[in-house]
Parts: sequence; C-alpha cells; structure tokens
Amino acid sequence: MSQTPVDVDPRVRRSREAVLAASVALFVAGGPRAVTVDAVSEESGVAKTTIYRHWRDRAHLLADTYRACLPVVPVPDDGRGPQEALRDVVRCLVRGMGQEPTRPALPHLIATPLDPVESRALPADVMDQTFAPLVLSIQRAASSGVIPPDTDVMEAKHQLVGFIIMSAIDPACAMDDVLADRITDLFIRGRQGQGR
Amino acid sequence: MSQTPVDVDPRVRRSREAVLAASVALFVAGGPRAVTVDAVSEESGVAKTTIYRHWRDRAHLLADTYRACLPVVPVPDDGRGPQEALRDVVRCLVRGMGQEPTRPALPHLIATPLDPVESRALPADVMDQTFAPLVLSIQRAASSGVIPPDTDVMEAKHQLVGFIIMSAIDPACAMDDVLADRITDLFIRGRQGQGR
DNA sequence: GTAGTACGCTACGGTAGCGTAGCATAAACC
DNA sequence: GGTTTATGCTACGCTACCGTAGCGTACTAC
Repeated sequence: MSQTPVDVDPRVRRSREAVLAASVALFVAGGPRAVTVDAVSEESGVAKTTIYRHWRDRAHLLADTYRACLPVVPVPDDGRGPQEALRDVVRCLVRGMGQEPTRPALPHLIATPLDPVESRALPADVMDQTFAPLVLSIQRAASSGVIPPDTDVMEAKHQLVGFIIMSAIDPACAMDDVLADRITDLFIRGRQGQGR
Repeated sequence: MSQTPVDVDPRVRRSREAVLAASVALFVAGGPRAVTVDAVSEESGVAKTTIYRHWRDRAHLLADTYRACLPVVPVPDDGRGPQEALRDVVRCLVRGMGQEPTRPALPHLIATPLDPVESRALPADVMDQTFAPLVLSIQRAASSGVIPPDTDVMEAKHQLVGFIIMSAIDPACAMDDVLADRITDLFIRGRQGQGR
C-alpha cells in the first residue's frame, strides 16, 4: 500500500503521494495525534473525500504514514566477513535513523505501536522488520566468533539499538559513520573481554 | 504539586490521590491521549468539577501524571569508589525502569515531551532529571580513570540509557541487578580497551 | 471527440473531549 | 452544634474530528 504502482492514473498517483507527504510531515511534527484526516486534507490540498477513496479510514492512513517514516536497511551481504557486515548494518541504521523523516519521528515511532487506539491498523512487528538485518548480523557475528558464541542476541540487540536510538533522539548528535563505527567498536570490545 | 502536604483537609488529599492514581493508570494503558478529564473522573470516582478545582486544566493534570510515572534515582554516595557508585546508579535505574508504573509507560514517557500539544505544561527537561545521577556517576568514573578521562559524557549516557530503556521496553526482559551489572560491565569493558 | 473516472466542494450527523455554572449534599473543623 | 469548605451532580456551549452523501467539474485514456 505504501508503494503506488507506476502504471496508474497519474491523478491517483499524485493524490496518494501528496497525502502521504502531508501526513508524514504532520506525524513528524506532532505524532499520531496530529494526523487527522482534516489536517492532512488541508496540508496536502487533497479533498477529504478523495482521501477516503484511497484509505478505508484514518487508521489505515496512519499505518502507511508510519511505514513511510521507517528507514529501509538492506540485509548485510556478508561478503567481507561478519565483522564488516555488522559494521555496515550499524552504519546504515545510524544513517537511516539520522535522516528525515525518521529522526524527528523517532519517539512517535516508538510510542505509536504501544497505543491501543493509534495502532489499530498497525501490524505488531512493523518496527522489528527494520532491525531484522541487525539481528541477523549479530547472530552471524556470534556464530563466527567475532563476539562470544553464547551471546544473548536479544540483549545485544537492545544494546545496539538503544545506543543508536538515544543518539538519534539527541538533536546535538551527529548521525554519521564515525558514530556508527564507534558504536560497533564499543560493542565488540565490551564483549570480547573475558567472562561470557 | 505532585507532593500533597500531609496537614491538609483529608478530603482534598483523598481526591488528589485518587485522581492521580487513575490518571497514571490511564497514561500507562493508553498514553497521554487516554488521559482525558472525563476518563479520569470516571476511573477515579472523583467528579470532573472537583478535578478542575485542583488542576487548572488538562495539561497541568497530565504534567503531574507524567512526573508520577518517573522513578526516583538517588544521587550516588560515592563512598566506595566511582566504579561501585556507577554500578549502584545503574542498578537503581534498571530497577526503577522495570517497575510499575514506569515500565509500561516508558514509550509514552519518551514521546510525550516531543508532542507539542501534550507537553504544554511539561518543563522541557523533566526526563533529564531522572538521568542526572547517572551523568554525575559517568563524570566521576571518567575523572577517576575507571573509564578514559576524555570520555564523551553525553555519548556514554546515550549508551547506558539506551541499553536500559530498550531492555525495559522488551517485556521479556528481566529488569534485575544481574542485568544492571551486565550493562555496567559491558560498558566499562568496552571503554577500557585501547583507543579513546 | 467521447466515455469513463478521479477529483473538489459543501453540507451533513454523530461522537468525544474541554472547561464552566449553579445548586444541593456531606464532610471536616472549632 | 454550627460554620466553613470540599465535593457531587446535572446541564450546558464550544470545538475538533470522523466518516458519508450528492453533485458538478476536470482530467485521462482510447
């Protein structure tokens, strides 16, 4: 639903894109609560009735808006070894989280799925998909010995994701490869020491 | 405003506590949006008019509700050295974040201050106060050499806070001293290696 | 050029929430 | 016991938002 096909009536295409752009802007600025159909209509210049011709109700519009705010992280190619793969994923994640519209939307991206009202049309695991490549990389790093083989993958995920997200929430923080590599290094070094 | 004095009309005391308990429950269950004056009135059994006799408007009620959801973390006593002080603070934080009502409210605690509508009566730095003792401990750890003296304190804060918060958001995660100490150890060990 | 279709506009009905007014009741204080 | 004060109750007016209906217009495709 987020991907509008190309071979479609250009009017439809235009409307859908305008609506989604407006709703993303509103979500970023004010969270799910700000994404009202009336506000989206006003902001986008698309009539409210037209919005309802493309989305069943507000919940479905919000679901697409939510997805549009998430960064796309490619699965690691693993060609140059597990450590480099992990490094690449963290870089992508840091860059993705640092970009518009993800960065300013981040707190809302976290809270929305927890809201029983706002999350009505949201699949439970939308956010997880974003971090799936990271989890994969952690598993590979563990099974290849870059970090201990008995590493608790979920714990490691919390460690990395938490670091990244908190950095992204801090507006003073530069979300670049320097930070990404630092996050990766601190992570690996902490786990390479003795003990589990 | 969150602390009702003891030497006050017991009716006032009762009303305030019932209202706050109800609004916290609603906030936990559904975020700031669920904290409507009507819902709080219904849930608490306190008349809406009475609520407005104690809180100027909904925004002020929500501000007190928000504060009531934050854990209180004592400043480290530093008697047994900076490393143990850091360990203690992380333990308190992990325990605090793992408890009701903080844990289930966490996503909303993060998102609410970012919402221009909901945060109307919220001071900008309410959340920061919760982590102030941690920042202090990190600074002491740095100046005493437990971690490198040129440590970026804010970065270290993101690292620790992120880890803790992500763990608390995962309902499968046990928020106990074992986890706290692991977080501290991974943190210190990662920073003790060579390089900054 | 013509048929089909997407769109804009206006006007609804319904609901939920905010904050207030006025008055009766019950509890606390002395 | 009598006064003060907090509370409960009902009923408002106002606003914002949801989702729909009907009709005329403009664009697209062929």
